[in-house]
Parts: sequence; structure tokens; C-alpha cells
Amino acid sequence: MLDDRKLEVLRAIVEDFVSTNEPVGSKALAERHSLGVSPATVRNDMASLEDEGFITHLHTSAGRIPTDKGYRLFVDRLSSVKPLSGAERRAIQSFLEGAVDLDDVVHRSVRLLSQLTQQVAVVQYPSLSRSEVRHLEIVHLAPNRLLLVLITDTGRVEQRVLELPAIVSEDEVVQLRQIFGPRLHGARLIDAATALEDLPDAAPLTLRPVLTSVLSVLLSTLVERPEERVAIGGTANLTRHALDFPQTLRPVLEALEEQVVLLKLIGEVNDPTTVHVKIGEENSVEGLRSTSVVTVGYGPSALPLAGLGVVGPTRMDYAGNISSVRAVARYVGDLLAGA
Amino acid sequence: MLDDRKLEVLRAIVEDFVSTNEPVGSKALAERHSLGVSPATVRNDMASLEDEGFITHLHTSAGRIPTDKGYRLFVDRLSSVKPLSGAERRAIQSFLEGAVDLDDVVHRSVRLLSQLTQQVAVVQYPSLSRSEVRHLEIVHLAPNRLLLVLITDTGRVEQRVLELPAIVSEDEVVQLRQIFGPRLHGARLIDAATALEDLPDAAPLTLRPVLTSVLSVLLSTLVERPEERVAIGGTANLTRHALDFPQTLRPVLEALEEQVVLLKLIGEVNDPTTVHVKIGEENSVEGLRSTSVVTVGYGPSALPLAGLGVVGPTRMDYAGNISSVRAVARYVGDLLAGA
DNA sequence: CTTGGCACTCTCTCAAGACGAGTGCCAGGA
DNA sequence: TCCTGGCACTCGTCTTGAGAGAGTGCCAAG
Repeated sequence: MLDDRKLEVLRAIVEDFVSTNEPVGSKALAERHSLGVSPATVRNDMASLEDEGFITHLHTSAGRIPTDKGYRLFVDRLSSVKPLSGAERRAIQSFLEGAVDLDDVVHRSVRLLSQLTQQVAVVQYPSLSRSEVRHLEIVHLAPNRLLLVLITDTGRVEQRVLELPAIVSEDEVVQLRQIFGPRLHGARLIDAATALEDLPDAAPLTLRPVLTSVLSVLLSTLVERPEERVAIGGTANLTRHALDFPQTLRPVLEALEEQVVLLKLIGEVNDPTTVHVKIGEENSVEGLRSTSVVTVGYGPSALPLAGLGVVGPTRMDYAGNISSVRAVARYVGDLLAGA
Repeated sequence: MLDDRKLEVLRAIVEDFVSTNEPVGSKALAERHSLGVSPATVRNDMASLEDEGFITHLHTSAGRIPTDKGYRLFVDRLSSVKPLSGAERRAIQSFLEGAVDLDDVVHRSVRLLSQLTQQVAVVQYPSLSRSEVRHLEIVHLAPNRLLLVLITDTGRVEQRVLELPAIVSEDEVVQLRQIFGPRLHGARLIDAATALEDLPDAAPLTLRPVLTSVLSVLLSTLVERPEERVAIGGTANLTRHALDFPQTLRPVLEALEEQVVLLKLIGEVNDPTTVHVKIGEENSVEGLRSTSVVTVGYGPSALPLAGLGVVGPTRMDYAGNISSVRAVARYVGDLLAGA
């Protein structure tokens, strides 16, 4: 059913449509691509491709455009990798290396990705639970208030204010630091629960109430429900492709404003070795059914830190965007692993 | 020149145009508002208002629409305050009080403002330099690396990694903490320079090199060029008013992506006692010449912490937006002052 | 100063017709 | 069996022109 020439025709249709945004007809296609066959033959192939659901046309006398299924086939089997130029690689590297802290790394990545791809870029902060604890500081704000500040090796800083039922002395705070510090240092938050579980038993009796308070805050807000964060940028690029969206960009913009949606988008898969592509209707998020999402994880492949990616119209340069996403992920991963 | 009836006509034009988004003609206006005069008279007044630049029309046979100058007059002299309902006030308060940390306060404020006004909301984080230092932690990462973590009373946490030219011992780090801690505690960053200036002289000789390093990082990155942050939300609301923007929303979205632009917008004025309104061409930012910006400062009026506001089409409900912005600013200010 | 009347202007909408791109199908040829 | 050229057909787009409607500007009278 799908011989080589038909695939070639599909590829040509996708490529032409992506670059021109105009339905492509048999004649133009036969001319522009050296397929070695006549427009009539191309027409037959097109009819066949349409039967199988890879392309459609909006009305009888219009050229063909790819369907989601067509893009899917294109991405899976037809698109060839489009390596970045040396200049691009150097630009990525030098731009990212100028970052002074984690926020800066993330924001620069967003900016970079959105500029490289001309799409909306989304970058997740390194997941708290997969980072190692670099330092836990306990600040004695008031007799019955403590501030916990947790710093990870990827540069994230989380803080929680803790109201204690009883007054605690400066001396006890010092003890708390000495108890928590060594146990947590170097541990991943994901392992923290086990690293800390025997703590109450080991501690002096007088310290137990406050210790369990601290412990429960640590475990509940930082380990069990760690705050995941994402940064987004390049939404102005949506207007660049405004023609690609059915009515307005509203649903897309609305979806992209929801942190939850973004996390779902990126968090679903964050394997750093493979780039994932969700095309149109494949997206589980309602508002993004008219978009494609290209994501990848970053960080060590054994334990990826988080994910990043781009969101754009289904009519996008998949090959280019996949390369860009992969390249940025690699540099960000290296940067944060070495930090 | 501008008698009371003309002002009344202008008010009617602005109100009708804002609510219907259609140029308003003399007949409709005379009917809908009980001006007590005939359409012909209204026409004369309109001609006069047009001569003075408060209104225009797009073509001969179209109704009138306000100019920027017209909106300006409306805002300055004609719009009456539109108090929020009790339910709205309670909603604001309870929504904001649920926040667990500073990020949460800011994000909730953005969300709240954009929902109340149906516009794009922008909220600046409390300015670092005007906050008080609650704690400075110095973490000994490696023999020649320190991490400075600065925590303010408004809940901001800033960190900087510091590479030292020489190795520093744990003991020296403890000394550093003892030196910096008391001097900074409770001081505003803006006053920090003076609070610290005699430090090198007072310190033991062996500690001076590392102390000056720390000092210079503190002063340069935290005091002289403190990182200002802003959060933005509700950009999807722009599509709600898409008709109000000349071509596309692109320039607006692009402008709103620039942190610098946002800071300029909000930072220019942050007096918490007065709401500032910039209308259309009054905006210094190129891309926002077709929008109006409503801003106000929050925090104690003697030393406001930062600003917040909304951005929308010039055809906006000024009275309502001014009330909302003011109300949110008051609650946020109270919340952060009491934190 | 206000009012009613009136001619004028301009946009918007609708329908009809020409145009053209592109298709589907068919019969003939390799 | 597959490819090819030809041809009728479809359907959206563009243009044109007429008609309606909204609103204005001006003028003369109250």
C-alpha cells in the first residue's frame, strides 16, 4: 500500500506545506521535487494517501495538506535529522555559560529555545526530588518560628516558614542543625524519607517535639509534594503562526498559562535520550489539540533532572525543532550536572 | 470651550464605546443617555470635542471614538470610583491569605488581578533593596567556594556562588557568619553599604582577603544591582480584546516578554497612595503604544516595596481596573508587611 | 443657543459572474 | 500492471455593482 514513492510524495507534501503554508497541488509538487513522474501519477498517489488518512484537502479544488497522522508518519519515518551548525552550537554554549544562577540558566534556556525554534519554549526547573541536598539551613526567626531553607546541588532554593507549638531555644536550633545537616547532605530528596526515618528515636527526648515538626514539614512539603516549577517564553511567536490556529490563539494561550498543564506536558516523559513529539490530537490537553509539542528530558540519563521543550502549530519544522530541543537539553544538562 | 454638557457627552461616548466597542453616533447617544438635548445639539458638541482632539471618527459616516486625549480627560476628571463589592473584597482577601510563600503570594496576586480585570496582570516582587535582611547564610561548599544566601523579611531569597582566590577554613566561615550576621540583621539592603563600610578595618588581618571578597559580591550583586523580578499572567485575556489592536498582538506580547520593559512599566512609579494610568501614546515603550497601563505601588507608603498593575487596550474599563489594582495592592502590601 | 431638515459620504453586505487552481476519471501506451 | 495526457467538473476567490443604512455637516428657523 505504502510504497516508497508514496512516502516520498508525503514527505514532499509535508515539507512544502510547512515551508509555504499553502495546500500543495499535484502539479507544483511534481515540478518542484524531482520525483520523475507526472502530475497525474502524483494525483493517484495522493488519492491513495488520502484514503489512508495521511492527507486531506479542505475542498474539492484545493491542494492537499497533511493530517496529524501524516505528520506522525513524517516524524517517525521520513524526517532526517537536521544537525545544528557549528555557529549555532557555539552560540548555545556561550549563551548558557554566561548564566549566574539557576533562574538565569532556566530563563536563558527558554529564551534560547524560543529564538532557535521560533516557537513557544517551556523549560522545567530541575525536579526537587531528584536533586541532591547541598545544605539545609534552619533560621531561628522568632521564639516559636523557624525558617527552613533547603539548597540543592542544582541551585534550587526552597523555603518554608514553620510555626512551632512551643518555644524553642537558640541552643536547640543549633542541635537541630547538627542533626539534620549530616544526614541530608548529599542525599537526594527522593531518598530523604528513608534517610530520616529513624531520626525521632535517635534524638534526645526534649528535642523530639520540635524535631518531628521540622521533619513533617520537610517530608510533606518538600519531599511528598515538592513544588515543581516551569518557565515559559516566546509566546509572541504564536502570533507568527496565527494563521495555523482555527479561530484564535485564546485556548492555546490559556492552556499555556496553567502551570499544571505545562508540567503535564513536560513531566509526562523526560527521558533524556529520546525526543518525544506529540502531534495535534495526540495531546491530552484540550487547548493544545491544534498544536504539536516537542519535549525531551535533560540531565544524566539514569536520573533525568527535568524536561524542556517547545510548543507550536502542527505545521512546524519538526526536524529543526527536534534538533534544537535536543541540543539545548544537552547543554543545560551538562551545565547543571557540573554545577 | 468645554462646558459641562460637552464633558457629559464625552463621558457618554467613552462609556458607550468601552462597553460596546462600536463607534457611537449622535442619535444613539442622545437616546441612551438622558442629556435632554436633541441629536443635532449633540452633533455640534461632538464637532467641538473633535476640534479639540478628544474624539475622532474613522471615516465620514462613522460614529465617534475617544482619542488617547479623550481617555485622559475621562480618567482625570470624569470617571467616578467604582467600589468593589463586599464579596469581591472577601474573595481577594481569602484568596491571598492562602499563600504559603512569596512566590505563591505573587502568583496568586497575578491570577487574581487578571481575573478581576480581565486584562494582563503584572506584579513585581518586593524590591530587594527596600527589604530588610532577615538572615545571611554563608555555606561552605568547597575549600574555595562559598554560597551566600540572603533572606529578606518579605520572603525573598537570593543566592550567589562565590569562588575565592584562596582556600578558606570552616573556622573562618564561622567567623564570617559572626561578623556579617549581626551587622546585616534587620538592615535594609539599601542601607547595607553604610552598615558594612568599616568592616575590613575591624576584621582580623587573616580574614580580610576572604571578607572583602564576600563583601564585594554582596555589595555589587545584591545592593548595587539587585535583581528585580516580575510575574505576569492573563496574557490570554489579550485575545479577548484582539479587535482593539491594530494588526496583531505581536508587538504587545513581545513587549510583555521583556523583563526590562515590565520593570520599566511598573518601576517608574510606585507610590502606593496614587494609582497611575498611562494611556496609549503616553507609554514610553514602543510596543505598548496601543495599550493603557494602570499601576500602583504596594507596601508602606513611606517606603513602598514594589509595584503592580494591569495592561490592556486603551478601550478599557478604567474605573473598574483602577479599583481592582488599588484593592489588590492594599491586600498584598498588608500581607507582606505583616509577614 | 438649540432644533429639525436635508443632502452627502462612506462602509457594509449581497449577489452575480469570471477566473483559476486542482481534482477525479478515463482511455491509451510502455 | 503501472504510468501518462487529456478533459470535464468543482469550488473557492476576486471583482464588480447596486442598495441599504448609519452618521455627518450645514443651514435656516425658532
